[in-house]
Amino acid sequence: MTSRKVAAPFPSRDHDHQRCVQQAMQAAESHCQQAGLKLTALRHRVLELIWANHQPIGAYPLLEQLNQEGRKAAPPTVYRSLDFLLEHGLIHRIVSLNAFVGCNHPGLEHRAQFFICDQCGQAAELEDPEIDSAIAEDAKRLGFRVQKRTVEVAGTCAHCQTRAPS
Amino acid sequence: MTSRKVAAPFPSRDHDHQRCVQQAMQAAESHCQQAGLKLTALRHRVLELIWANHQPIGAYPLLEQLNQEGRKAAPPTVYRSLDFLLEHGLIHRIVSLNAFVGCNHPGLEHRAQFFICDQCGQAAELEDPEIDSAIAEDAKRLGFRVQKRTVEVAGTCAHCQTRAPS
DNA sequence: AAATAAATGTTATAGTATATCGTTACATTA
DNA sequence: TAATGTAACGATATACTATAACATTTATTT
Repeated sequence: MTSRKVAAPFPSRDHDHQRCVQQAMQAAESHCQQAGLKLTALRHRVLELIWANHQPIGAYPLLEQLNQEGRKAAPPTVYRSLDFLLEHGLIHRIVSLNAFVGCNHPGLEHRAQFFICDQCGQAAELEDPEIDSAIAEDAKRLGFRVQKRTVEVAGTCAHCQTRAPS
Repeated sequence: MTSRKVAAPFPSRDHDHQRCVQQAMQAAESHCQQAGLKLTALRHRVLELIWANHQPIGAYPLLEQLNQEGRKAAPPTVYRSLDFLLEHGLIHRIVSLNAFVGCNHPGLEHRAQFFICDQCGQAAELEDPEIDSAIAEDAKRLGFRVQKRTVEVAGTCAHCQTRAPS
């Protein structure tokens, strides 16, 4: 029970958004540098837009934003960038939302769980080894070889509970 | 550690498929009877097709099968039936596959986890309280009110590991 | 510079899901 | 039995999500 659990909890309402994005971009840049990955202008911009949104965002809204900036992008353009970013752990895909969100620890193991608020759309990224080991035990019992874990919990975050009680 | 864990593990290759479906349909019928739900001919048939497929199946393949039977159904037809079946716990939706699968215990709590084989497409439904309580603890720590859990593990089932080693 | 590979542009289309409105079937009540 | 209401289903259109296929541009290597 000494292990890290909260990879990226719900951010406070008044945190410095800009700085958040800058830090994430710097982390991404240095990671790509070290790993010899080409974070092209397009990929860089897509990642930046995802971070700036600061909650899971779909491919088509991203596409809109790109096109508002003068680019004439089509779906494959953005999906290819998303694929690159996914492949190298710079973003996560939230399957229950068909949306994408920045990852805080590029390069590290990806066994994240997501807690997603229905009200505000914010997603908290956790890395709870308890969940992970429970899954691993079940897999062992089934003789199942695990390749990808998807754990997404929908509900209401603490902040939204105080604002919009059920 | 005395609690039930396996709700519906991977079925053996030689089990009686037909009987499986019949049992599921009987369970569904009696559940609807008792709950005062209208399992109409269409809904009954959709559920039966899902069970007969015996692995997660998408809405459009279902639609095809319905239409091959002489019906002239459009997407809303099948989606409405799916919504009904989901709402009353007769089926589950696997978000990572955009597909639907029969549920073995209609009416009971729905906190299932799925182990899905990439090779054969079979999905095992588990109910592991360890996973559940780990999620609950995280939620508590975050002050998060949980509404829906999605736990889907992709990989290779025991049977397929022996046939197609990596 | 030429050859090659990687990234992006472009067009088309596949796959998944819902909005909207019309119709039918059935139950209730008058 | 006629009027009314409601739930289910039919039908059309469209929105949303994602990929296939091929052309062009850009970057890298030789």
